[in-house]
Amino acid sequence: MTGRPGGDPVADALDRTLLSDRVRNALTEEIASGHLSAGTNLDEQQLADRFGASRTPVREALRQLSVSGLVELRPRRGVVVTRLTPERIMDMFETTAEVEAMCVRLATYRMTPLERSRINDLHHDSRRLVEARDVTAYDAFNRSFHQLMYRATHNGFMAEQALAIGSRLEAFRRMQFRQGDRIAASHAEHGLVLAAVAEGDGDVAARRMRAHMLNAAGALGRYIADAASE
Amino acid sequence: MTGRPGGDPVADALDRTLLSDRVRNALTEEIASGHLSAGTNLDEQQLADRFGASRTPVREALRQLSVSGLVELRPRRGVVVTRLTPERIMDMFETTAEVEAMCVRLATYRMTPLERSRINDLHHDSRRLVEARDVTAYDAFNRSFHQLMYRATHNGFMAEQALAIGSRLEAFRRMQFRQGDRIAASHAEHGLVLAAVAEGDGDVAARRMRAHMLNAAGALGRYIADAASE
DNA sequence: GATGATTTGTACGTATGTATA
DNA sequence: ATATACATACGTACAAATCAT
Repeated sequence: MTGRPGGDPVADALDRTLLSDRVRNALTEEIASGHLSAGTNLDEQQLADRFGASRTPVREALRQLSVSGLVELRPRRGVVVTRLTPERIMDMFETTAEVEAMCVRLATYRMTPLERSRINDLHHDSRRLVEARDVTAYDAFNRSFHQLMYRATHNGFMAEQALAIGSRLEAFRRMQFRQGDRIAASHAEHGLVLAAVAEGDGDVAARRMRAHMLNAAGALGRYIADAASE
Repeated sequence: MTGRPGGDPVADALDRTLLSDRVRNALTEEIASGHLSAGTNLDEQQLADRFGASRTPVREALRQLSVSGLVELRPRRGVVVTRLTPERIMDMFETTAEVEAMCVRLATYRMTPLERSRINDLHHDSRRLVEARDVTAYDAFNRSFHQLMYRATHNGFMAEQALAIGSRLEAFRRMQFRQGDRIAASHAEHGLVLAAVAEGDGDVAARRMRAHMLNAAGALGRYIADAASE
């Protein structure tokens, strides 16, 4: 996800120069948001028509998406949105949890005072979203929170990898907040992580972040189970 | 890198199915091996001629390589093999070190007895490569060692991510073994990691693996410095 | 199981934007 | 600074394979 908020200069620049990038960004967004569900067949000509382009840039975009694993290329048999098994989703959550923990640990040691205060401010501001039970707004805040942590590692490569891995769970992350009082729990867990960060204890911060992510996975699992039983 | 040796059934199968895959695999190999050095301009027509294909599959391959970061796309200005700054290389090493540590930690808890004995056997067999100072063979062993650890996490997604990230340093990893007595040191460090694994202490194993990787980065740094001063 | 329709894979042509003289 | 040369980006055409009937 290239920082969503409209008017992103990077995305705009890409949009203006390469049609295939525009198609790729659009498809990434639609897959991550769940608007394009797993298993959906992606017809090249159809997509080309939809984007007012020819098949060439569409093909290039699909090839790129296959590298990050969002779609699956079946030679001469078409492209489908990657269908995830429950095991695979859990594997992805676990990996994300470990990656987040690793980032927070480094961030704890390297964060500048300004970065620390920015994240703390963001966290405290988010309290009103919790009280308002605004799922959409809280989800947006949550993404910012995690992305600020990535950057605070002061390791550009790591931040990129974390973002790339995390983005593949985006569609699922959002869902968790519909479960029970998960928003409030999430906010509290963020607070625990930040407390460890404030004390400069990277290992504790990492453990708490890992637990936070696994709690999110658990909430998602319950939400899916609930939805299925109705 | 899909097993090089000629007459590879996998590569042959790919050959028959997708030209762009063949081009991509070949270029990946050449970039990772350093045969195609950083900053090299990749001319589409030239590559097409070389592979006996048209520009279309070559373009698709280049687009894919850009996603994994091996090449850089400069819209309408061509494609170049990614030129890495020293800071970026260090960022990549640090990330790899953290990822390896994370894998070993999980692997310690989840590895089956069979997997454990396989890795131990491999480690002990590698002693003769150390004594023979066979850089090429030791490098191959080293890759197997790390890949077995990825698999032992019993998390397919994590293993894939670790492999993808690690592969981007392949060209540099190899170089380190030319520095001083790095092979012997590497072997000893592997032994320390395995000792912690044997005791079931994932956190210690992770710390030792992280140190092992950072030592490798240090050796590489010294090797580059030595080479530059001559 | 064979045939036709559909869709993918590859080739090629053209226009536009970038670099160079 | 302008023009020329050139490589890329995209579109279109055709071949081959898959799938539906």
